[in-house]
Amino acid sequence: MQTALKNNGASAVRALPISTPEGEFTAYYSARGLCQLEFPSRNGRSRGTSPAPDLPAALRQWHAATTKAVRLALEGSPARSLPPLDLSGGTDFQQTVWRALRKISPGRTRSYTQVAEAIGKPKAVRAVGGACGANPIPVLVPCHRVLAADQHLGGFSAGLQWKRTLLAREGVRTAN
DNA sequence: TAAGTGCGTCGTT
DNA sequence: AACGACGCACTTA
Repeated sequence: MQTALKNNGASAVRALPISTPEGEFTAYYSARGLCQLEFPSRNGRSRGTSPAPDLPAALRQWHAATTKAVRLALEGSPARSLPPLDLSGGTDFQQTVWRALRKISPGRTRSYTQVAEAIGKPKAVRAVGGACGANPIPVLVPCHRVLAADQHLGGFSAGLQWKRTLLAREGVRTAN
């Protein structure tokens, strides 16, 4: 299974690798832009995606931007430019949450409650957690900057170690 | 202080 | 109807 094509409902999705000091991430692109980012697999082995030689110019450009942004993020620096993000896979509520997450700048954190308030649904705290967990583009859509109200880490779908690492690179100290 | 229980709340499955 | 990447009040150790 080394095809770089996936089927995401109606449109084809292409997978491309991103090598970093932390391992190989995988970026998935729809016709609309970056639609998913996966952390390196546990053993760090390559997933079998190969750098396709015949990429459309737009896609190459998107992937270059993603690659740079991911590498910068791992150093704790904000990206200067991002590819278009295709967040259309989420529900309206999730997309609203993800938009709010993008407003949290590097080195800053918010609580789940603060995010809920920011989107005008102060009681939907737990649902915000759910939306964070469903974030298809971690790192670039910085769900790792959302902590529990007591400044503890809360959860992270890719594993708390990643959340700790990402925050540490941004200079954020956490309670656990 | 730290750790555990119960419950309100709401979007998702 | 059941389940969370929550948060708060309230026990217990």
